Amino acid sequence: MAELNKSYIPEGIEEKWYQLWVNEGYFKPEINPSGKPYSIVIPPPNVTGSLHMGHALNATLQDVLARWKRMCGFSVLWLPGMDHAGIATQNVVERQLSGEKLTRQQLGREAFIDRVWKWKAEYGGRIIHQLKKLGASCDWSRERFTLDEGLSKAVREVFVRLYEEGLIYRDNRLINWCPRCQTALSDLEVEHDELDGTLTYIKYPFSDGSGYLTVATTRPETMLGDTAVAVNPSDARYKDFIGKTIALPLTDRKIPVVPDSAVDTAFGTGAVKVTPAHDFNDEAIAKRQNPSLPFVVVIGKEGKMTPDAGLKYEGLDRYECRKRVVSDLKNLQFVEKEEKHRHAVGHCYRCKTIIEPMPTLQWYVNVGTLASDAMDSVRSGQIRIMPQSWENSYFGWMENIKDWCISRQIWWGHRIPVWYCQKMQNEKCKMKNGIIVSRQTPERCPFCGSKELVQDEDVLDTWFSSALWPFSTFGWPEPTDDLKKFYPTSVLVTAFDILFFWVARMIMMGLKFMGDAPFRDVYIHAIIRDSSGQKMSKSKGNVIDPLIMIDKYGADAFRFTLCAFAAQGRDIRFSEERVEGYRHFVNKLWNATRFIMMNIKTDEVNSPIHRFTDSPPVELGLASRWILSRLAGTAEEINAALEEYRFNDAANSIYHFIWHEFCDWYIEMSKTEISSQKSTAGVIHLLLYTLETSLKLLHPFMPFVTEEIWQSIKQLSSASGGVSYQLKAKSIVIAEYPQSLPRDLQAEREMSYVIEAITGIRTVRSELNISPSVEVNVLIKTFSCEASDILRANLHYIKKLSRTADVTIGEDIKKPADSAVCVKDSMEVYIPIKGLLNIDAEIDKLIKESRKVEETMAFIDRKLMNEDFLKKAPKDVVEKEKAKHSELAAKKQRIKENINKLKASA
RNA sequence: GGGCGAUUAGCUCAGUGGUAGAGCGCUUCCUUCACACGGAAGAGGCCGUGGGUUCGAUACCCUCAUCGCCCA
Repeated sequence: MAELNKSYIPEGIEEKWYQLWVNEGYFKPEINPSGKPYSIVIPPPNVTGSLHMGHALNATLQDVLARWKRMCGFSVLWLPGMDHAGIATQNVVERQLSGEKLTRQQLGREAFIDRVWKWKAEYGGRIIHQLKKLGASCDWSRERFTLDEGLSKAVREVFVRLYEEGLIYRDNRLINWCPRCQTALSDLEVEHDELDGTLTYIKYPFSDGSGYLTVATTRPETMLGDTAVAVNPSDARYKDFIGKTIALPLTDRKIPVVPDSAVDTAFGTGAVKVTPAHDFNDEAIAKRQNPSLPFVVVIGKEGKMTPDAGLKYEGLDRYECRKRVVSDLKNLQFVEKEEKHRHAVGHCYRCKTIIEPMPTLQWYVNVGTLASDAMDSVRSGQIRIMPQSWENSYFGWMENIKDWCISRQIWWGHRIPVWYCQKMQNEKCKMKNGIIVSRQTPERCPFCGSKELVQDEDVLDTWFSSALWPFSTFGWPEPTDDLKKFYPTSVLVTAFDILFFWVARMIMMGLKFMGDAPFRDVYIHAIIRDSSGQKMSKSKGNVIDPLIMIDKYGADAFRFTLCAFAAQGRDIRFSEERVEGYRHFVNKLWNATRFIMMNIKTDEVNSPIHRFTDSPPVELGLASRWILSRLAGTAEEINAALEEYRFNDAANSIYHFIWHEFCDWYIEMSKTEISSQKSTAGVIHLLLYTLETSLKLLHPFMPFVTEEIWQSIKQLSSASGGVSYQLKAKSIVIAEYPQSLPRDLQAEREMSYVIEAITGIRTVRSELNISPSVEVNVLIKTFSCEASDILRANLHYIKKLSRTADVTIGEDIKKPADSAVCVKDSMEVYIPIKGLLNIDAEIDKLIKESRKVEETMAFIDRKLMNEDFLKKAPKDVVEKEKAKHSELAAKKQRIKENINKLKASA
C-alpha cells in the first residue's frame, strides 16, 4: 500500500486543493441546483485592509456554516466582496501623494480618483487573497465591490427614493468635523476617549460693573465664541442674574445670562458658558432660547482660529490658542482657579484627531420610522440576534438614534446624486432651492430648464452603501434570479463592534427597500484579544498575524483553534499554544490514516460496501458496533451544535471522538484482528468507514487535511484492484454530511464493561509499577453475569490492551492472597504478585479510596435524612440519590473487605 | 454618569438547580510494529465576597470587590 509521510505537512497541499475546488466550481450554489438556498453575505472588509484575527475568526465561522450546509445538500451562496472605505482609502492614497509632495487638490478630483483606482488595482484587495489561504469557500465569481457599477446604481436608487419620501434632507447644524480628514463624521464615527484635562474657572464680569460670575470650562479657547452664559432657573445662586449682561473678556462683545433647565447645577460653578457653534449641548441651549442665540464660529475647518476669534488669535491652532487665551486671561486676573479634570473627548475613528463640532450644511437621513421598523423586526422574532444578550444593546442604541449624517467632504466614494441649478429661473425652481435629485445625471434643470447645473461636491458615507449590501450585491434594483433565490440571506456573522454601524442600518434598509429583513439570524461572535486580554492593535505591537499562524501551523489547525475558542461571548484571548495543540490533532488524524492505509492488504479487502446507515449492524463485533454508535452520537452532537452556532461544542465533539474514541480505543482494538492471521477485511472496512465519516464531520472545520486524506483513500479504489471500498464523491467538499446514523446504546453500555476492565488493570499495573513488557495474570470479579459474559466474549481486547496473559472472570472469584486490587463500579480487578506486594501501601490506597466514598455518602446521607428533601424534591431525584447511596455502600463494603484480607495476610 | 459582561484546576476557558469538566502545563512510567506532534496512570478546585430564594445554589436574585467593554 502507498505510504503516507510520517507527519502531515500542509505546504503545497492547501494551495493544490483550493485551486481544484475553485476550478471545479464547488463554491458556486449551482453545485447543488435543487437544494434549498442558504446564503451568507460576507461583512465586506475594507479594500485597504489586510487579514487580521477578527477577519480570520469571522471568515472561519462563515466557512464552517457554508461548508456544512453545502454538504447537507443546500444550494449555498457565500458572497464575498469589499467596501471602498472612503476616508481610509483616501487617507492612504493622500499619504502616498504627499510622498511625492503632491496634494489631491493639486491633482484635481478626476485625476485623484483615477489614482485611487490605480492604487486599488495594485494594492487593494490583498485580503481577498488571504481569505483564500484560510480556505474560505466563497463564490468568487460573484465577488462585489461597493463602488461597482451595479452597487452604485443601487445607492442612487435608494438616495433618490428616500429623498422623494422626505427621508433624506439637507440641514445646517453642528456635526462632528475631523480637521485632519477635512470631513464630517457621523456620531458613530467618533470615539470617546478619556483624557486628563484642566477645568479652568473664568470670571465673567457684568457689563454694569456690578461684579462677576464664574464659569468653568475644559475648552477656554471657545470662550471667544461665547454668545451667552446659561444658568439653571431653579438655581437660587443665579436666579437674580438672569437677564443681566456680561462683558465677555478678550472680546468687545456683550452677552446675556440666560436660563436653561438642562444646566447641571452640580457641575463646575453651576453657570456655563455657551458656545453654540462649537459644542453640541450649547447648540441645543442656543436653539431653545427665544430668540435663539447667535452662532459665532471661531474655529475653522483646519482647526485654526477664524477672524471672528479676534485679530490677536486669528490663524492660531486651536490648542495653541487655548494656551494664549488662558495666559491672557491670567494676566487680566480673570482666572479664578484651575483644576485637573478627566473627561471624554471625541476622536476621529480613522485618524484619532480630536474632532471639532462645527456648524455646516450636510445631508441627513431621517431614521425615525426606519429605526422603529428595525426594532419591530427584532422584537417580533423576524430577526434573531444571537447571543440574545446583544438585543439589549441593539434596542438601546436604536431607541436613542439620531438622524444620520451621510455626506462626507471627500472624493473617494459615491458622489451624492444632487445637482444645484445655478439660475433658478422660475418660481418652481426657487421653491426647490434649485435642488435636483436624480437617478441619471441631468442635462438641464427639470424645473426651469437651465443648463447650468453643478453637482454636489460631497460623497456618501461608506456605510450608506454597506447598508444595501445584502441586496445590492444580488443585483437590486434589478429583479435578478439571485435576488429572488438568496434574499433574505440565512445568517449574518459579525462582531459586535459594527452592530450599529452596519447591522442596524442593513436591517433598516432591507426592510425599507426589500420589504423583508436582510437575514434571519445575526450571529455575533467575539473580539479577539492577545493572551493578556489587550485589544490587538498595531500601535500596541501585540498583533498576531493570522497568515503567520497559517504558515506555521497550517490553516486547518488555525481554523480549528478559532472554532474551539468561539464560545466565549465577548472576547477571546488568543494563545498560540492552543494552535500548536490542534496541529498535534491534525497529526494524530494523519497518523490514524497512515495506520489504516499501511494495513490494507489489497487482496483481502473485497467485502461488499456497507455504509451502516440503515439498520444497526448486529452481525458486527462489540467494538465495531460501539464505534459506529459513537460515530452516530458524535454526528448528532455536531449537527445540533452547528444548528445553534455552538462552534466550540461541535469542534470539541469531533476532536474527542477522533482522538479519544476512534484512536485510543477502536484503532487499538483493531490491532488484535490485524495482528492475527485471520482475514482483516471486516475490520479494515470498519476502520475506513469510520475514518471516512469522521473526515466528513471534520471537513467544515479542517477543509484541507480532510480533502488530502479523502483523496488518498479515493486513490485506493482505482489503484489497487481488490479494494472495493469506494468514496462516492469526487471531493469531500461535495460529499454528503453524516446525519441520522443509527445509535446502538446497548453496544455503548456493553463496551463500558470492557473499558472498565482494561482501565482497571492498567491502573493497578501503573500503581505497582509493573513494566509494560511484563505480562501479568489477572482475576476479575464481576457483580453481574451480564458483565462476566461480555468480558469473556471480549477477552482478546482485554488481553491486548492491558497486556495480560491469563484473565479469569467470574462473579464468585475470591481475591487471592498477595494481590493488588482495583475496585470499580461493576467489577473488582485483582493482580496477584507474589512477594512483590507492598501491603501497607495497598492498604493506604484503599483507605484513601474508602474515605472518598464515605465523604460522598455523608453528603447523600444528609440529603436522605432531610425530610424536606424527601417530601419536596422530585421523586426520580430521590430515587437516584437512594440508588447512589446503596451503590456507594456496597463499594465501601467491598473496599473494607479487601482491606481486611490484606491485613490478614500481613 | 448610564448600561452590559466577566470572576470555575498553575494557565486559557467550557458547563449544569442535585458537591464540577476540557486543552495546555505538572508528576510517574513507557521509544509496544500509526503517531514522542505519541501512549498509560496520576496529582490538582471552600466554582471572587456577603446576603437572599430553594429540600438543595458553582448555577437563580440582590450587595460588594476586582477587571473589562459599550454609550454619554
